[in-house]
Amino acid sequence: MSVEDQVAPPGRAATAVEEPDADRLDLPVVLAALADPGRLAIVRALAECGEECCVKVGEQAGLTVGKSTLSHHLKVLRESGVTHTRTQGTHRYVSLRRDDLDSAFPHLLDAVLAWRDRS
Amino acid sequence: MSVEDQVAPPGRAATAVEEPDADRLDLPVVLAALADPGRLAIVRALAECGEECCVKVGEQAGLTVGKSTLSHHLKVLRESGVTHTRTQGTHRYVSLRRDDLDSAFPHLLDAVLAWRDRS
DNA sequence: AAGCTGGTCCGATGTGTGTCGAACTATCCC
DNA sequence: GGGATAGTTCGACACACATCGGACCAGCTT
Repeated sequence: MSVEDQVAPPGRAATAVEEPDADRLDLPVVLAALADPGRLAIVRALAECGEECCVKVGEQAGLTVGKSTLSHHLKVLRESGVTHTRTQGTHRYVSLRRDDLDSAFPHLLDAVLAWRDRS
Repeated sequence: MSVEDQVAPPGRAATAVEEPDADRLDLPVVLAALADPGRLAIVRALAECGEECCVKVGEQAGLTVGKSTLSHHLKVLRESGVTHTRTQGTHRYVSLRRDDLDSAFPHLLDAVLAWRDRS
């Protein structure tokens, strides 16, 4: 019952991108996802731009990487359970899974977001 | 023949193990240090055994790795600023740098330690 | 329909990391 | 002194990962 639709049946299911269930979040995996400076910047940008944000968050985060690299980072964040991705047409809207993260690891996201890099 | 006049002045300096200053802790580095399950187990064991703990924390943490691997993990934790290491004789006592971590990343350590793995 | 375009996937590549055993260092104890 | 012992360091190895360009696929747009 955990996995409703396995591999996108021909029916609807359009927006199904694999994301772990809220009760299956793994701390080491999440920490590893957040340990990359680029991904951390993305998460921070997502937190700042409110509810939902288009993939251009890469630009907003000041990322200077190629398309495929950005896609890879978003995939890591998505599969670790940090972000949710909604597909609409050719666009993808990314958002932080704040509630799920807060319930699985209380205050973790706050602690991470509170950090300011003094370079 | 290896180290003629390298470092090691004839004086004291004994217990100097490299650890970053409290105001130089880097979040991605700390997160990466905590992202390894083995190191996370060590940190948890350190938190449970109070103030200071000998290196046998590896056993207490249930680590089944070799000496060199354990040494490596402790080095990563030390150099990331998560732990403090005090040398006494042939023994090394490891402790969490709770204060420094809490002041640099408030609630981060608490959030990490609060997590319980349901396997 | 035909093309454009946002985004993913695929290979390749260089770099980092976890693991080990063995060699080495330093300290303690008899 | 001469071991014995705690711990680090040194290759070495396999594997994972960040990065890239280009191929590919699916919706828009005209």
